[in-house]
Amino acid sequence: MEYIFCEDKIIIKKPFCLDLRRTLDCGQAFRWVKKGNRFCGIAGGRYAELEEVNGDIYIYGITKTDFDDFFKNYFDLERDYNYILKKISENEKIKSAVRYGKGIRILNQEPFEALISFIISQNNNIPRIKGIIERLCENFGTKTENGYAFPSAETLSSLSVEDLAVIRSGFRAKYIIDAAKRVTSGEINLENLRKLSYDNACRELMKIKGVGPKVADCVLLYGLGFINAFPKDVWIKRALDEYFGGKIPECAKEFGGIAQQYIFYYIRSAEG
DNA sequence: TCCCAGGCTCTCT
DNA sequence: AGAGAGCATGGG
Repeated sequence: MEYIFCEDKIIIKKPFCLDLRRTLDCGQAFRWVKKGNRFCGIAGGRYAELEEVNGDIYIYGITKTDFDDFFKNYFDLERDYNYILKKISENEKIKSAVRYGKGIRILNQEPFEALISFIISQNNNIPRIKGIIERLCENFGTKTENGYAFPSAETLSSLSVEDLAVIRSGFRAKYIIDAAKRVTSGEINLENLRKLSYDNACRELMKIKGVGPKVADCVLLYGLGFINAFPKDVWIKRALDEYFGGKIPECAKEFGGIAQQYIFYYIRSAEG
């Protein structure tokens, strides 16, 4: 990837495989909002605006340090998608999904935000998930000049179910608080999970109330860098049965999370 | 109105 | 170990 650092923006020149809409609005992150031609949002406590211009990506509102320290990794720009997409395309069905959804990248989000976001996602629909998360940030996140940061575990751990009534998350409120408490107490150290095996990290996460296999996989994939994690929601389960004989194709296992994202996008929009 | 949502927990076999 | 009800809330 080639980067140009201007005074008012950072340019990613002709990036391979980075479609803003498909990446930011495909159900892996919930806080990016389209305003005009730009996607605006706060990630890692930093406000940014992104826009595609003639095949380049412009990023406004952040410093070079923000980019080097956070966004370069957030957008997974160091990963060789050329190799990975080729590899998972050894399966014909996945090849179709890749052709259809080209440009999706896995976002490396903050672990705690991923954890809470996907706890909220259970038995829920995407528009409502976004609403709940926005209310969570507005009520309990730190206000910056361009919006609210995602609340800290410390802040959420001090709340009661009644305090959380304002976000209207329903039965998930007790799960949010349980997660925040375990993280704050140190019982679960999210950063340390990166060093564990997939199985052990998964087991640790599922100690949290309201975290089962699917939510754990989402946290591992979107928050902790386990690119092999393959979240199985109702859509993916249907697709696995229908197209893949009930199991993940061998060629897609190493990069299961990326394959999953392309399959998810494909079956939800095209019904391939 | 009714059905269902990027599931999980709890209970009962 | 596997099946099924119930869960809070609201979008379509």
